[in-house]
Amino acid sequence: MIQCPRGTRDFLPDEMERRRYYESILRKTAVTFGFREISTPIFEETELFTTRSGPNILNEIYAFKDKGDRDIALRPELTAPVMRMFVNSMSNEPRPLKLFYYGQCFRYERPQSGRYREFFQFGAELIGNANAETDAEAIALAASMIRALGLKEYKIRIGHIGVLRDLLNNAGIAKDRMPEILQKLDKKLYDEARPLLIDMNVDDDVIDNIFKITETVGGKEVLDLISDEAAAYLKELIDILAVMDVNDVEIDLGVVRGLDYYTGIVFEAEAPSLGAEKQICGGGSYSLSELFGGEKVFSTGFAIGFDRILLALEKEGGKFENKGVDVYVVPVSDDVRPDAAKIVSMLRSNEIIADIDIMRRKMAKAMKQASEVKAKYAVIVGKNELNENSVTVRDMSTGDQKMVKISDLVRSLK
RNA sequence: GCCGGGAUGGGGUAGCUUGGUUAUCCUAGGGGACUGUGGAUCCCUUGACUCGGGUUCAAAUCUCGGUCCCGGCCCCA
Repeated sequence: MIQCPRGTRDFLPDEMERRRYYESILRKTAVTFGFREISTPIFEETELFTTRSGPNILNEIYAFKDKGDRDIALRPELTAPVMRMFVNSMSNEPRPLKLFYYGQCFRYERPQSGRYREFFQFGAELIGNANAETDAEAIALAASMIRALGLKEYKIRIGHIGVLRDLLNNAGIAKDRMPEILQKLDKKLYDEARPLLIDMNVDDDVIDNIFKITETVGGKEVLDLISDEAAAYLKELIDILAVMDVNDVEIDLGVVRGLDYYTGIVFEAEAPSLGAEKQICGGGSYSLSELFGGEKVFSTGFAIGFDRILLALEKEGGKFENKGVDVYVVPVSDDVRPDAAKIVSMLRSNEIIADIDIMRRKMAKAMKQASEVKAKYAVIVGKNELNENSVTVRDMSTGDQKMVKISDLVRSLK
């Protein structure tokens, strides 16, 4: 038997209906914020991703030569494609651009809970300016989406890449050595970071201060301990978010990103119920367009791990009820099937979701099927009714039945 | 890539330690009984040992390897 490739999934109708429902909530929320949906190719030139993330990602993406000897990669994320699209086709559009996307991404990684090789991201990019309003808009959208989905247990943490960068800069650390330090700090591996810093001639008390800053977590009052531009910026951001009724965020200066193009705030959301892969959203402000040949433009964006957030919702016990059809048409005998077909067709053209027995089942089995497909009503078509230009309408939840003229049927069902 | 645990009809399972008749039970699918009314009952029926090699008279069971799944590590743009 042929199975799904490692790390991929089939989605059956019940699951697909559930996914579409939650997708629609995310889309609706983004549209409410004035964002507009875009779509980019599933595969891109490999260079797009190595330009953004460095040559090492080749080990973790699906990259190959196509028949024209082009280097192609399945997209592992969507920020780079969106910025490519911006540079190619949207650089003269009025700013800000507020774009969102939903689609699958591919990474060649070992699958585990909440991590697949084909997974779905819902994200947004706000292109135009580097200011607190822009960042607030992005974070508020992310928070609103998480809330709108109905997730109860989650945590949003906001940091600023500038705080640590300035500290490291002032400590005399060269720019090209920063990533390795930041990587250790991100994971709070102080025992490994200290020798590196000592090796770079950083004083002990400066090191202690750097470590202390990465431990800074809490409300905006924790920023009082720091007096620099980044801290002031974060205060401004938190104030705007509070006005927008986004209060469930905390400052965490230990949220760090190693890559150069991050320019300011960074934020993450996690669902504690998920275990090892608990991050459900990640984002920040960045400057990428110049890497793809465009002018330098500041952006803020984020991506939500759709599969993970659905997993978290499931763990919280959120039940999703699949919808059934409105009407199931039941022919009583074979000789009335043409009449039944005519009736189901009439219902459908009036936008009533209607199904009909096509298995040539006997009436009792057809009734069973009607409850199987969760029909609200069974429309029973038989000789007795047809003689009076009528059908019997049965309410499947109560069992109440009544005769209805065919000419009144649509109205009686609406 | 590393460590560990798994895989038995569509779904859920028993059997595996100690190899031995026709692989257990529940559920689901198709048909029927109840000759024009669903969720019930009964009958018939469909359908599985993850794949490949090895040991053996004999393998679901022991053994080696592959594949996939699960938990964790690495990574997480």
